[in-house]
Amino acid sequence: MAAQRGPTQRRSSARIGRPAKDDNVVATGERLIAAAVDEFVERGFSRASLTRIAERAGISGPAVYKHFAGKADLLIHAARHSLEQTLSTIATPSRSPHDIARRWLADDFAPTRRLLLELHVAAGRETDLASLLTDWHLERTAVWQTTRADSVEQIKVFYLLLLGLAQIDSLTPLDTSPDAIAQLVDRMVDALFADTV
Amino acid sequence: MAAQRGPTQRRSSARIGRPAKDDNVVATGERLIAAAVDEFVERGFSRASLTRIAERAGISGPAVYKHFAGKADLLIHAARHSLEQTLSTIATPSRSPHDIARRWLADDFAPTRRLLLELHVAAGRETDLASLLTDWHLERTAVWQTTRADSVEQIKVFYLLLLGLAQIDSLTPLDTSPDAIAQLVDRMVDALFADTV
DNA sequence: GTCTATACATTGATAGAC
DNA sequence: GTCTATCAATGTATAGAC
Repeated sequence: MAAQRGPTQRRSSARIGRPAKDDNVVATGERLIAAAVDEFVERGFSRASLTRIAERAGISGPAVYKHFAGKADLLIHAARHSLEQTLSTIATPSRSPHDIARRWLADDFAPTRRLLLELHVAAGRETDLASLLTDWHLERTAVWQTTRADSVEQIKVFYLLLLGLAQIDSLTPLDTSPDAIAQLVDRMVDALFADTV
Repeated sequence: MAAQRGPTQRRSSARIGRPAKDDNVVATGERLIAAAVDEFVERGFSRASLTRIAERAGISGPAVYKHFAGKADLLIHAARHSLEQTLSTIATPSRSPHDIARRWLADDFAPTRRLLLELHVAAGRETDLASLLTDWHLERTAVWQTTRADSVEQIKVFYLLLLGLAQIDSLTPLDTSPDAIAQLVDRMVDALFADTV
């Protein structure tokens, strides 16, 4: 998640002068958000520490308050940002449920799985986060239904399935074949969307 | 979860004398474990506070150390106890996957859903809890396979599905019909276990 | 905008009286 | 076994120098 930061936002307007000091440097606010997202993956939303996030971003402690109103503010901004990031990489409109499920289970999505799981579990306690996720789901459901004629129940169950599959890494008691699991998931997705045209 | 405490363990051996002082009182150790489980449901495993658990159990703070070696010890005992409790109420051998899924989604299982979810998510960070869950799953899988001829992959995916469904309460953006959801889940379970004799 | 110093709350744990 | 101090560590936040 932290690897895919966007290009530098601001560009030096000076054409002449020394070689644009703010070029290879990401703005502190964005670095803080990226650091917060990393912290979510590692320690979860509700155990994230403001001090640790600040140090991760290269500044130390109280300097955060020059960029955000406080811990809650930073955390909610980071959560919103990570949600936008996530859906842009996964749930693009033209993708089928099968494709989404496959990508979701790919190895390189492990941090994203963890992130979304942490956010949802934490939402059970943090009301700000809960309403953020609610809005997100409302929006995603609406977008989904512009492409496919699925019921809200189908979409919801599909989403819950993905959340369950997000824990596939945590639980490895026995040797299981990833291919076999992917095949079973495919079957279930077929059954879930069976009556859709 | 806290409502279903067992009967009092120790019984006064005195036949004559005053009316058995330890009769209506649950042993402190057991009360602590029940309180810890309640705390898991409310705040999660890794945010559980020893002091709060103690107060919930009617004693205060340091007295916990007369019953358990410390916070980690109490928490792991409570986690183990709650797992045994959970499987005895849900995954009885003779029950079909459909029945298990239905019961799992029943209203009165909301705290149990939350509990198991919290334990699994926390297991991503707490190694003691992770190995406890691993053992539990190994055992449950072995028991399961004495009754049905499902593959380990089928059992695992079923378990992941249940974990996903555990978040059905957190996410209620739109009005969804519980019956319609149960029906979809039934379909998916059918598809998952399709090739089983 | 970033730092150091500091205030204040919460929490896990120990010591010792009863 | 339970209590009342008490300590050390962590974590959020403010104040003020630079």
